[in-house]
Amino acid sequence: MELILENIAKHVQLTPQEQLHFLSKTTLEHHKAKSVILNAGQISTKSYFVNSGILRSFTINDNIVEHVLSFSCAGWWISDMYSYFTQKPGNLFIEVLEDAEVVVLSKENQEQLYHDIPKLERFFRILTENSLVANQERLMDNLSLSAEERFEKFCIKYPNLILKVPQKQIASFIGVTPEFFSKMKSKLLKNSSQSI
Amino acid sequence: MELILENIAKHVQLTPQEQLHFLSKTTLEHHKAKSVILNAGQISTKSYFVNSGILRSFTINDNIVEHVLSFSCAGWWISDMYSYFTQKPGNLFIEVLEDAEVVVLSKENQEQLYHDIPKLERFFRILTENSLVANQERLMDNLSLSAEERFEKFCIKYPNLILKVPQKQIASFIGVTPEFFSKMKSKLLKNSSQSI
DNA sequence: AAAATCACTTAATCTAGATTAAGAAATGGT
DNA sequence: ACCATTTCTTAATCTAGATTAAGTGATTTT
Repeated sequence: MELILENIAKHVQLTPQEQLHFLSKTTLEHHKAKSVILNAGQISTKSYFVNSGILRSFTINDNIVEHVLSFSCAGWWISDMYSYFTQKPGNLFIEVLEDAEVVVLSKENQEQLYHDIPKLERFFRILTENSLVANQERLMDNLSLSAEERFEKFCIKYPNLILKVPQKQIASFIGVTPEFFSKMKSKLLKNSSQSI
Repeated sequence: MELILENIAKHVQLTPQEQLHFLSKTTLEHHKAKSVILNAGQISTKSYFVNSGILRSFTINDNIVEHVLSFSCAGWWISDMYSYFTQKPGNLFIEVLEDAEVVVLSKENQEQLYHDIPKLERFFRILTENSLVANQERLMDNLSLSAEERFEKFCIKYPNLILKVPQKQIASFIGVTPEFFSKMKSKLLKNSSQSI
């Protein structure tokens, strides 16, 4: 069964017809690693649900420093929410890190679906609520935890990403420089080998 | 007209009957400054819309350090979203900073309203989307801006709070110690008087 | 109105993490 | 297989902001 339908079924019950209608409003896309599927400055007209692969969203400050906002792998959504919701140019890039298959939902079709299947309002409301709560926790973590503690939390929350995503991007996600991250990592490895 | 109805009207159109039904599911509460209307460890069963006054939500780390998550004044909602959505004990306190009148919506009644007036799913979805976008921006600001830049943004975004809210709480909100905030402020004042 | 508590300031010292720089290791393209 | 680019590491130096501590003024409590 389609991963995205399983996902919806966790929060609202669609009839088989509704499921088909939902799918008819989406398209499948395949993207190679390193392709950038959204650029800063563009209006984001699409929202992506990841079937397989890994993507990330990030900004670039003063044309130099990247800041990773999110990673998404199978079962997660990714988009520039600001731009997608407001239909104004955003400042996020979305890049494929590992060859990916994504379900694409256009803004237009999403609005159409809200009209055709009002239950989907509920589904996307709950989805957004969950994102908001996760985001608030991350914000508070950034205000109250040390880099080491944030890294520990990252390892617990995204165990599968640790080996798949370039280390400098994990550094950026938790809010430290790649150099400091490397230093911190080797310190952690030293400590854990001591304790054996 | 009720502030909360104006607020809803910005996103969805309710009939006069629906408006009355909505209001019938809410209650009004008045709270004095300094009262704590939600404690960490409790399950949050209510969501508050502020008619007047100021409130804040915050956590306390290791029983010592406070971290302000949000301020809310007239026209804003406030709650421990994690606890309210999941109905598990949260770790936020909600405190009244300035005598407040709030519209109270219980979790129960909110679910009832989703059933009675499905349009409200849409309203709360949009509300949550807007919070999420604002929260993501704040997160990225914390990762990429200096304390001074974050303070400038705060002044632009919440000009009315600067004089009303204790300075140490603004410090906490932007993520610095009260001591550093004080130092930064006097530096900014010195610089701006030089430039006259 | 005194006493106690709280909010803010100032200044000295300290440190987590940034910056700079250079080399080593991995990855990728032809 | 080779060269180029990117990623990671290490180490020295630097700094934004934390910590500690002491003092001042404002507010609240009794």
